[in-house]
Amino acid sequence: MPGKKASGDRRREQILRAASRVAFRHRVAGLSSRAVAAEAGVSNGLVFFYFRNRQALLLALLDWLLEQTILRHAVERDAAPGEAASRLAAEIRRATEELHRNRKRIELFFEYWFMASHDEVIRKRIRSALKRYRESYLPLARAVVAEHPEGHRNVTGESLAEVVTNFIEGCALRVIAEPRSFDAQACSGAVTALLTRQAAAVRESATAFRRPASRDLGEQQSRKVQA
Amino acid sequence: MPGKKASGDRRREQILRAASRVAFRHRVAGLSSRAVAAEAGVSNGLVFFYFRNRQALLLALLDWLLEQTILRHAVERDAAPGEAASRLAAEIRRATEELHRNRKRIELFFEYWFMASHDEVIRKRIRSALKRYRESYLPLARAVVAEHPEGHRNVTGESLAEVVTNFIEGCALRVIAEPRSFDAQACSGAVTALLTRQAAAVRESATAFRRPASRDLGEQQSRKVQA
DNA sequence: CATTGTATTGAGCATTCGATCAATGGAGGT
DNA sequence: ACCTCCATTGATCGAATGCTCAATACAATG
Repeated sequence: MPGKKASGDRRREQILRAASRVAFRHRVAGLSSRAVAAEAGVSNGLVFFYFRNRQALLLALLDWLLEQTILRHAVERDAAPGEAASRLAAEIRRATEELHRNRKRIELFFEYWFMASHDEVIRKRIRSALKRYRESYLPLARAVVAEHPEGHRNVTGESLAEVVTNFIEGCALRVIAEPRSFDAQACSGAVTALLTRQAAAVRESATAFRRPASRDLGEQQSRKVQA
Repeated sequence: MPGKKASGDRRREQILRAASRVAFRHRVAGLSSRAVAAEAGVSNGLVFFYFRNRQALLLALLDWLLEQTILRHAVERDAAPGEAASRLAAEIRRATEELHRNRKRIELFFEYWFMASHDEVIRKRIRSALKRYRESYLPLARAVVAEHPEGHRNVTGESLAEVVTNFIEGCALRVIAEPRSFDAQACSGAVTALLTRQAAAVRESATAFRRPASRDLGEQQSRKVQA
């Protein structure tokens, strides 16, 4: 029975949320106008009233997704104390541990990722989101490189940030393929070891020679060697 | 004009290859029986003669894909000389540099990866392929941990292998999203630094205290790395 | 040449989907 | 009470798709 029921914006959002639920269940391929309409409790014609076509609905859903998942994420650059390497490691731990909780959204996000190669608009948005994501790790990554330059020859903040984000995204893939068997603890633990090894190694080898361990000392010494 | 033209196996493979070409161009969603038939130059009915249904065709294509991409890959465990860490780093470099060349196949593989969450058969095959892939890095990863136990507390061969494969898969994702801007050199360079830092740090800090590097991992290697 | 088996065809069916649109009803203004 | 928007409906169209099947042509066999 036709008639004015809800004000425009509410309906639009209602349909969008319904679309997200359908996509969570049946992937993007299952996002038919009828399925979305049914989920939202409206007629399929109304979907096209609020979204010009399917593509527009998909893009609106992508925007909602990016807003919810990636864009909200911001690596705190000043909060935690301690060595930059440990802070970066802690950040990675946090990110990998979040993956399981967000896996439905991430899975959907990846679907768009692969649609990007055949759709220019999606490609643009995905790329800019990824760029922003990488850049959120950049300050910390630069701090890590600056902290131990001798352990990071040929490593720039950019390349380290890329390594970190690629790793996290790889973990995200893994979580989607095997949600149960993925061990975020072990994984981020190994990465922590790799990242913080430099300082530890310097300390250890210093104490091994019965000299007080000090990060500053270690750096000074190695610079001496380089010269 | 109907009639016997080619012997069974040849035709089957011909159709499968056509399917792969179609999938490369139009993704799995574009894999309609008619599109495949047209690409193979046969009638759409013939597709169903050789493959019971679309699903069977998809699975055959997945098998072909796995055979071509992942299963053929084997990390040589005995070939390269030198420290395990450098060997692992070299292996990672090789893998990341291959990505761009194989990106079409990888992209398709990832599509199946995401179909896996809604299809049990696909899920099984993807998981076993991933497991095999991870295990191919296991011997080397174990050697790395054994080489410097003090720098790998709480790190097992398994967790290191997982970190490595997750990273490589993250790089694969990146290559698909941005084939041109991905810098495999910089990326694997940074990983190499992270992996081989332990030995370098120990060496440096040792020489800084005017003592020869007592570790058996050898000074020959260090010259190679530093050069 | 006749027969048999099978590879091959293409029309056809049922279904689904994106999209359109005339019809309708409800809310708000006058 | 009447009118005017416009949100809403659902029937409908055309296209695409998975799949079936009777018809057919070719190779092999006798």
